[in-house]
Amino acid sequence: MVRKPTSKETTRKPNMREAILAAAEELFATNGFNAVSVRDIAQAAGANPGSVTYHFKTKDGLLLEIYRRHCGPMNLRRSELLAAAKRVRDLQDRLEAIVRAYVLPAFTSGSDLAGGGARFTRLRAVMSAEGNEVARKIIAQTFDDTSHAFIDAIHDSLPHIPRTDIVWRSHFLLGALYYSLVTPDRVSRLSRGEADGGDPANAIEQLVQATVAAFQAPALDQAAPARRKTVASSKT
Amino acid sequence: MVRKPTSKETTRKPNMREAILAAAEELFATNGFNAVSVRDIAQAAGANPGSVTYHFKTKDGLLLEIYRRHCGPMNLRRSELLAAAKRVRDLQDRLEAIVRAYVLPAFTSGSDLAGGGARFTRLRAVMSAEGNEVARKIIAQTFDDTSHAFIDAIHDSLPHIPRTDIVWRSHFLLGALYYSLVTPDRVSRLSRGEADGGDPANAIEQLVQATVAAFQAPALDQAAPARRKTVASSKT
DNA sequence: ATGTGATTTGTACTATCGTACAAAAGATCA
DNA sequence: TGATCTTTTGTACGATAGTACAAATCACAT
Repeated sequence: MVRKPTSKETTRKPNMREAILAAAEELFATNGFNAVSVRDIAQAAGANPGSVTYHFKTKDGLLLEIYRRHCGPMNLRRSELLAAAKRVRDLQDRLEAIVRAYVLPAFTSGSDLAGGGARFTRLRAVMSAEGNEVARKIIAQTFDDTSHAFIDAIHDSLPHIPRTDIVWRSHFLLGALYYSLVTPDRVSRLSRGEADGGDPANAIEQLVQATVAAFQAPALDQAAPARRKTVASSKT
Repeated sequence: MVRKPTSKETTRKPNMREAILAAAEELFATNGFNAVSVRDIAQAAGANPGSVTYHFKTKDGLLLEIYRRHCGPMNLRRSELLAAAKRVRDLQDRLEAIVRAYVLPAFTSGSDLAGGGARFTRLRAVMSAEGNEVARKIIAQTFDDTSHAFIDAIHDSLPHIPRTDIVWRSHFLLGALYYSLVTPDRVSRLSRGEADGGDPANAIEQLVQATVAAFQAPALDQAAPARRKTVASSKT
């Protein structure tokens, strides 16, 4: 009898489900949700359109599963890094460590599932921009806890800044983070090739430094109240 | 015979073309390009689907016209404000004025066509995230000049910061700006109602203050070279 | 009022969408 | 091997997409 080595090297894709997930992730992240058809995804994954329906029932179900797959590990990693960051004594160093703990898991390479990955972050950016319903629900109930934890930690290291200001600035951080992953080529273009917007290490360092400084800016209430409208007309 | 008052209060829309443009702008900005059908736009504008084809030929043509309509006036306004900002003597004040000159036209109310408007900026954010082809072409050839002008002006007021760093930070500024317009509700939610993310004046002040501080951060080359990886593991 | 050009309507065509479902193929184990 | 369950394929259906186009309607100069 010819011994079949259980399940190895058949014509069958070893894990079609994963291939579909990966293909969908990439396509959604670069083109948006509605611009990508189930057939596009199937073709990119080397699968049959019907296979997508079989594994994920609907297109929304596919997106949902992508989120489920990443949210847990990513938040876990962030929590670990945050916990370590909070143990840093020096306040300046601690703030930087906290920001880095927030940024790093969002940037780590796409092939690394456990770390979250830039691809998933870019996906989140696109879904957020498109106002995707499925994404909005998951985000609100999955990331808000983490966001609060980070805001609290930052607030602890910057006690003299009102919480409101910290919320705004962390909001800006997320926007900058998203945008860096969405259009990294713009950095390369504007710097006339002197900087590589696609280099994660570079982006992280730039983002962390800029953000730390932004957090350390004086509070708005007491900041330059007489300097308002130095130049701009009062339109609004 | 029933007298029809020549051309007053007829059933005909006074300017259907404008109505279609406005409706498309709003729908694209909130749902993305592909999620909105020509029929959706027509219905929102109180028009017939065929009317859209008549005025703009294709759906892409409609998007193109929206950009054409806004880019000119918005860049003009920015140039004016930038010119005024560059005349400010004090370097700190000048930097703030420059940033404000960049941010203000992007935020001014949507009904104000000449000023650009938040609606159009939100549209740009969404198109950028979706990687829309039409938008990308226009953006690159319309906004890059303005961006360079602002980067140069900022560099003049911060001579000790490398141009590369300034490019990165202005990139972050645009990302933060976009994100503030895309999901203002997130700010309200995270601040537990203490801040209104939808209030433009508030957003502008927060964004300007944070950004000015970010620009003023020490240059990356000389910034804390020994502090790297205080906490984070070296995954990448 | 009437003819003319501009605009709006109504409708239809083709392509593609998400999804369903039966049949085929592969895997698993008695 | 043959039965059974899981996965993949092929195909089809109804809905909706973008767009084209002829007919109807309007504004307006004559």
